[in-house]
Amino acid sequence: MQRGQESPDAVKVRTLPVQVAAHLTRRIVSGEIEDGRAPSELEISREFGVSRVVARETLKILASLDIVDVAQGRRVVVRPRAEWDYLSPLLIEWLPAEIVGELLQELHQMRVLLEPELAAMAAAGMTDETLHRLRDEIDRMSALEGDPNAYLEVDHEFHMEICRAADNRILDRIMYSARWLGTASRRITNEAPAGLCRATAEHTEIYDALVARDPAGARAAMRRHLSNNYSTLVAEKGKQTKRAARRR
Amino acid sequence: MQRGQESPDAVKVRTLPVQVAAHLTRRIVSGEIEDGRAPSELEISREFGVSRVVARETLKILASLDIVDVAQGRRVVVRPRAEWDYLSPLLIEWLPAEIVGELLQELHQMRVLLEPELAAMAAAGMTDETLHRLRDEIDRMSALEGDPNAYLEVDHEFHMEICRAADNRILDRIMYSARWLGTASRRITNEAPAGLCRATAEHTEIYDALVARDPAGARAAMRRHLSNNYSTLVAEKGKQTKRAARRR
DNA sequence: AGGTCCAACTTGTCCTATAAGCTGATGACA
DNA sequence: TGTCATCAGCTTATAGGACAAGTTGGACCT
Repeated sequence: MQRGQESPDAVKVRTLPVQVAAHLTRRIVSGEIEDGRAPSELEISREFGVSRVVARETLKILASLDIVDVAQGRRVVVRPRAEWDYLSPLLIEWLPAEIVGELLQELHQMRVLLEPELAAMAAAGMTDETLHRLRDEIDRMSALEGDPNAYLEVDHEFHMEICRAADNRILDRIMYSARWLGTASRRITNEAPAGLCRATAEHTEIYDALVARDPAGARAAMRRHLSNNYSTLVAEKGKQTKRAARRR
Repeated sequence: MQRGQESPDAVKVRTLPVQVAAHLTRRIVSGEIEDGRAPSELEISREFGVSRVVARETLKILASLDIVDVAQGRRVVVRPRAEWDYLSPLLIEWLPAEIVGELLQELHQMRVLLEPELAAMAAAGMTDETLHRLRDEIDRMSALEGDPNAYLEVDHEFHMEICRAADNRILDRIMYSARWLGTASRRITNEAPAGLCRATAEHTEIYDALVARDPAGARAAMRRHLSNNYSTLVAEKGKQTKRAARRR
């Protein structure tokens, strides 16, 4: 990925404020912290044994995710969950698998609304350079069908390439936010998603429509791809749930 | 607005780090700071006469907007503009009117893709409570046609109410990000947008479709509304540009 | 020429102190 | 008794200095 600041599998050594923010968020989600009343800088500092600077940056992080409201003089308050920034990979990482599953569905709904149109827009103004990169990504994907993690990286790259070709910074940013999809779906299914082979075929269909500068075709191909993609995820999730039930 | 942490017209006394971040961003946009090389904590601290804590938080803000990359030991680097977080009201506020104008168009494109569907989804599961609130907002808008600023506040509230009724946290968050639209369009047209009266009529059409639980009708009404809305904005912008040209 | 290692620079964290803003309780006054 | 001004005690905002830890590029050695 050209864009990602996050390295593929690197042991993410997160800074202290991020770790503390994760702890606090999980505590808020679990209901351990009553709504509307979050710990102050000093309390965080004492409880986690960190300096006030770190406690401060922790609150800044939570505030930037719209999890809490911070203002001078007032005490920190937890904001309603509906207003949290669910587009942030950071927050997603901290949420329990159950909620992430729901969000994954909502994300899919969003993609269905946007991506087919993005593909159509991209088809209209497609350049040879972009086509070349897309071709390259498809080749890489078909070589990576044995390595789901790497595959999904390139998959996202492919979709972002199309998005960028649609030439709309706002939509580009929105789709970029969907970059947690890969990680999250892996967290759900907890193993290799099936159907990578079919995915490659579908990507090729999209590519062909883009080569032909055919907006309607690109839109349709993308719609099919997303639909299949999601069915696979749901099926995987179902299988895993059943397995979990059997173990009990 | 239930959601807004930003007070309507309050003289926003921004914190020092935000002010400095605004300065730096403007400097980066203007090209004064060469790409890939941003000032360090100490340099910011010295140049703006602020403490290192403030300089540090400044960089944290810029990093959270994906304007720069920060990591221990490495110097701060400016990221490609295409990757900045254009969904953030903070960033929008710092950008020159010219770029904001472009973004406004891209935002409209996004709304056209999402809001009609949101309206349809909302129509399917519409509750009486939501209808009541929507009715109330329409009444307030028609009373506020003389006060564009206040009108636009309620306008956004109305659209968010529908979005919330569609029951999708991801889409809700995306539309919430569009809250800078009002302010930004005012920055562009620099005066009362015309056609508030027609907007009220269109809102009522949407409302009627929602009352009837008619997804297709809601979708169509929303589409009309957005289209008219944007034409008005473009017309206003054109008028203003012409005026500016005459002054020269 | 190539590789090793270190010095300089950068961000991460800690400590302490003061300024500025909010809240609730106390108490004066009507 | 009710109302309002005031203030003490809490909170965050900013400052300055110190050390730890990570990165980079150049000096130095082989």
